[in-house]
Amino acid sequence: MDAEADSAENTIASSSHSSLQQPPTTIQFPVNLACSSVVASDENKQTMDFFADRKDVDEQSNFDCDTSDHRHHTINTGLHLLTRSTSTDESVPDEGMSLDSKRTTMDAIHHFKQQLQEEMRENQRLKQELNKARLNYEALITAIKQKQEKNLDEYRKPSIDGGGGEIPFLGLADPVAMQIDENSRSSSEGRNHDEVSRKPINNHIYGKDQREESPEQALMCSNKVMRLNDVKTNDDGNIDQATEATIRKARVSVRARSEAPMITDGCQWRKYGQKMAKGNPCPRAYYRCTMAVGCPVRKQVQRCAEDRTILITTYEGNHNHPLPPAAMAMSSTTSSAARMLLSGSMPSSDGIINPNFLARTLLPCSSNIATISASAPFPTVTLDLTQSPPLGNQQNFAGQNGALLPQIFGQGLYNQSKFSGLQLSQDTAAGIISQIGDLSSLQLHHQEPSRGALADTMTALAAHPNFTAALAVAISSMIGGGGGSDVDGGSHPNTGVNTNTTTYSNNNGSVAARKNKDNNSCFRGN
DNA sequence: CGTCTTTGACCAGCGC
DNA sequence: GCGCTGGTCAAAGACG
Repeated sequence: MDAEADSAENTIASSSHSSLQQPPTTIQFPVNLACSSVVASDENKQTMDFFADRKDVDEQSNFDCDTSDHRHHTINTGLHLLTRSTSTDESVPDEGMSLDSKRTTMDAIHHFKQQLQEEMRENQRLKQELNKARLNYEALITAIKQKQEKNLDEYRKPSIDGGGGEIPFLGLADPVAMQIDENSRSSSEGRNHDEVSRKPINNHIYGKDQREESPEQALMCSNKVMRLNDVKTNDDGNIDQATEATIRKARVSVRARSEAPMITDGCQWRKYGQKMAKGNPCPRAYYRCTMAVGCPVRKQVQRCAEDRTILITTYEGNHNHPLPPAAMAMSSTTSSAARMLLSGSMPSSDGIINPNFLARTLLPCSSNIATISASAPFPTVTLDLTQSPPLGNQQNFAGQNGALLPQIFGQGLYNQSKFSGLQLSQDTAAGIISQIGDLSSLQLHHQEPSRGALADTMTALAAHPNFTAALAVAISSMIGGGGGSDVDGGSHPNTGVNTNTTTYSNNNGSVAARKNKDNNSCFRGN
């Protein structure tokens, strides 16, 4: 839009400039007036009269104010008529021309004049629309930025002096997140991490396990979730360990339709466990990030019980190391989603999340993209990307386009957020697209290489008649089908270079008998 | 030999 | 207190 606006502005400016700078002997074609903000028919008439009086019209030297082909055509046509008119003007009688011919010529001039006036009006209208759109766009950007700043400020209030109240950037390797992780490493290492987070959080905030809840139930339970007082601070003014652990435990779940065993997200993962989950014949695999020693980021990969073509990947934690550009994509998704979750978890004025807000935020749509569950063991944002068709030629998530969509998702979600529930659909496409327009300035300072491609993707998305379909198309590029993974259940250890790791040894869904007393122990698929 | 996956065992939370 | 479940550990084995 900016480009168009600039172009239009330049055209206008150049026209005006041209109009002012032309010497009196140079014909100022009426289209200049069309470009100006004032349309005065009298002026046109005078101009036309002036043309008619001129005898030395030079077509090539008079129309450098507009580069539009259409206008050139109109201009040249008019000029042709004008040129003829100058030679047939009654003040300079053309002895060879009949009265009918002159009348015809005058009619043509009149017709041309009307055409020009029409075009002037149309140009005026377009300019006004352009200005209006521009104002709306600028207002939207301002509102979005203010909201973001407000959310961040509110969240940081309890720990202004200590800086411990940062929102979690799931997988986002920015200095703040890294610092948080360094500070909390001692409590996040190994089991301590879980002990710190589980005990107080589960009892305090969440009443029920999401696994046993329908979305409706989750909605109904949302009034019992988080209170302002739950964001506790310690004596130093910092958010206490439990709360911080909760924040760090915020999860982002990505549902994507893929035949590939795992989303290629640019990070290196090491599998450390696999278990059968209740109600799902497919095992759940546990991975932890191995890109840096002590990186607390973990993810779970599991196929959907109802539809095994759907792959559910759940991310948890913050990277404590820089990420490659490819990994930044998913990291930004999760971080933005987590931000949405936490900015949304900012309490209302009464300190309690209003459950009705969920209903208010639910949009009348059929194709959900993102939902938030506050009743899960940990706050969870689910990005449902299953609207896309089964992925055929899957590109690596690290690919150019793949690095873009998460930004779009994340920021779009974040900007729309206000706790507990959120659904986006093509109905909200316009709003998202508007926000997309702001992404390049808001977030891509972390990802300079992607800026150009992002613009292209934005444009493509914005132009798409069905936003969900557009998302699906784009998402299809971020689901990895890269090497290193194993779909058929074979064992192919990772080389350590590729980010994929073998996931399921029991990918066909068959369940082996448990071998020991621990009914929940691991499974060997074959 | 180093790295990775596999998988039995263990632990904690939760409901009854 | 007991059983169920989710999550993690760590020994053993596979692989390059």
